[in-house]
Formats: sequence, structure tokens, C-alpha cells
Amino acid sequence: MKMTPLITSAVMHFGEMGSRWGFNRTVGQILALIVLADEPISAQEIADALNISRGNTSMGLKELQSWRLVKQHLVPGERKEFFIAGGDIWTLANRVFEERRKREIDPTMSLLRDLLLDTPANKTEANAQDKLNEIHDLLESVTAWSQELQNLGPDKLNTLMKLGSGVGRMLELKDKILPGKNSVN
Amino acid sequence: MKMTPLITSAVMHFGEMGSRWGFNRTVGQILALIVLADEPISAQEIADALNISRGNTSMGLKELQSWRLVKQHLVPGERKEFFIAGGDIWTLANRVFEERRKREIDPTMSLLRDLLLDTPANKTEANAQDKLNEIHDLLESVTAWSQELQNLGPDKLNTLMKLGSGVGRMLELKDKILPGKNSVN
DNA sequence: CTGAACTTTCAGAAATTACTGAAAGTTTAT
DNA sequence: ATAAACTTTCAGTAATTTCTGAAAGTTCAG
Repeated sequence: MKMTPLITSAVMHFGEMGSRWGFNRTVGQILALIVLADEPISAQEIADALNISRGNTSMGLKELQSWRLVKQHLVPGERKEFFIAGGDIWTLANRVFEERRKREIDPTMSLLRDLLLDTPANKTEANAQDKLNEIHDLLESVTAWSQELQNLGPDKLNTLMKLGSGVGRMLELKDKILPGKNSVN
Repeated sequence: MKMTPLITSAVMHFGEMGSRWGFNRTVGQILALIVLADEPISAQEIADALNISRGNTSMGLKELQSWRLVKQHLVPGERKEFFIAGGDIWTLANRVFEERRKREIDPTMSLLRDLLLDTPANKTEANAQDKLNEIHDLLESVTAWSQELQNLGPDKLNTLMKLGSGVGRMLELKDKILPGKNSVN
């Protein structure tokens, strides 16, 4: 893997941002390297290009595979494993989004459900439970909606995003368009 | 601040999740405590309830204020400062979302813009630049759209979210509803 | 001005997270 | 069965992040 200055800057930056996106520096760098490479790349090449140990590379690749951001690519006749991006940019973004939802929202939803089953012991608890309930509902809406958006598929999602302020106008008209079942006001 | 079992579980959980949401354990705990409390709460009470040092509490509160998740609340006749949530649950969620966008997306957009100005030196760089361009466009759409959604305001946003699969049907009809300017196909 | 009641800062300590590299494991060819 | 070519694991170490608590800073009443 030839590390041109352009690629190096991008890789370094994705490393720095890695931790903000849910993984660590090396994992971010490995991902960038694989995405930007125009050909499948081996674990050893990655370790060399990034100056990290072979062991660390192995762990990073394992993590990226668990996020489905990277997949193996067998080259006929080659003993070692090569890696390529798990899909196009849009797919990768989706997977990061989805995976983060699982890690950031789902466990909280689960706890909230449990806490809401208890009978509040006093005024303070009752108030706290109200708040927790609000949080629960909000997270539920967000989860359901993100699911809905994913079901739309890339094309429609893109149409929707590009619609911009048209969304607002469309909402104003929605009752005229859709049957009552979906009216929520 | 009375730490009932219910409140304790919630606070502990938000502490654990804190790091996934962009801040650290104590910051998460402090936030949960303030949100769930039914009355303004002082820094000393927070430190006591969470068993953390007064200094750490001060830093945590400073961070929460920078996120605008918590604000000061002056009690007449009291010397010390009290704290309350920066808004209702919906507002808080929005602020977290917004703040994270600033930290997670904006710096990358900025770097990508720069890298895309360079003339690619060879085939490999040209390919990498194509990928970077795709990433840039995607992030730009996401940013613009999240801006758009915020402009809708809570009510419409909620309507849109509750619309569920209706969104798909609506998109199919959009060309009949909106003038050509917003057609993107 | 003084001191009481509070808050903030920050150097060092503690806790957590990430990384290395050697050893163990796996796969394939002969 | 053996060995070469690779990958994974994991104990120990290094780097980073978070926390403490003492000192410095602020504000206000008298």
C-alpha cells in the first residue's frame, strides 16, 4: 500500500476521529486505509503502512468485521487473507449508524422498560419515573423512525434528504394526501 | 438529594452509557441526577450523592453547561449555585445530537474540503479522492438534512417521526404535490 | 479590609484503555 | 507427519483519560 501524502492525511484524520465514532485510533486508521485503497490489502501491509504491531492489526480487523465495515477477500493462489470495504460509502455509513444505535440506545431502552415497571415509592420517585418515561418514549420514536428510514432504502432516503425544506411543506399537506389512519394530530 | 434505588439505578446506567454518548462516566451521572431531581440541586449535593470530589463535580458541571444540557439556577438568599436541566427531554436530546454533529462531522467535512482541492498525483490518489468525495457528499447531505429537521421544530418533527411508513407512500406521491423545483429524480 | 462561604484550577495519582510481541493456534502443501 | 506461512491470543507494558484534593480564586456581608 503506497501511502501518498493525501492518503496519509486522510488516514491520520480518521484515526483521530475514530474514538468519536465509536472505535479507537488504530481501528479508524485501518478502516480509512481499506476504504481508500483501490485494491484488496493484506494484514501485513496494513501493519506496515500504519506502523502498528501485527497483533493490533488483527484485533482491529476483527472489530471492523464485527461492525461489518470490512470483509475478507480471498485471492486465489494466495495463502494470506486480504481485506476490502464491507460495501459502498452509503452502506458503511448506515452500518456505523445502526451499530451505534445498538450500543447507545438499545441498552438504555431495556433498562428504562424495567425501571418503569416498578411502583414509585414516593413523590420524588414518581417524578423521576415520569422523566424516565419521557426518555423512553423519545428513544422509542427515534428507534422506530430510524428503522423506517432504513426500510426506505438508499434511493428514497436520498430523495427524502434532498427534499430539504420541502418536507415541511409536505407535512402541511399530508392530511389531504394520506388516509386518516396516519393522521397523528 | 435522596438517592432512592430507582434513581440510583438510572444514574448508574447513565454513567455507564455516558462514554458512548460523548462524555465520561461522572458527567453522565451528574446529568442523570439533575434531570431526575424534582428540584434544583447544588454542586455539593451532587458530589455527596455520587461520592465524587468537589473538583470533579465542578469540571463535570462545566462540561454539561458547555453542552447546554444543564444551567445554573439562582436561589434568592442562597450563596451557593444550584443547577437544573437545560430544557425538557426533547430539547436535551436535540442538544446532544447537535453537539455531537459538531464534534463528529464538522471537523471531517473541513478536512475533506481541503483534501479535495489537491490535484491527484496518480491513479491511486485519484481513486482515493473519489472515495473522499463520496464521503464528503454524504456528510453534507446528512448535515443539511439534520439542519432541516431542526428547523421543523419539535411538533412537526414529531409528526414526521410518527408518520412511520407513511413517509414512503408520501414520497411516491411527492411529484404530484410539490412544484418541479423540488423534484430530484 | 477581613473572613466566611463558596467555586475553580491543576499537578499528581488512579483507573482505564490500547498496544506490543512472543507464544500458541490454524491451514495447507508436500 | 512435518514444516512453512500465515493468524490469533493474551500477559505485560505503555499511553491516555479521569479523578482527587489542596491551593488559589471569587463574592459578599459586616
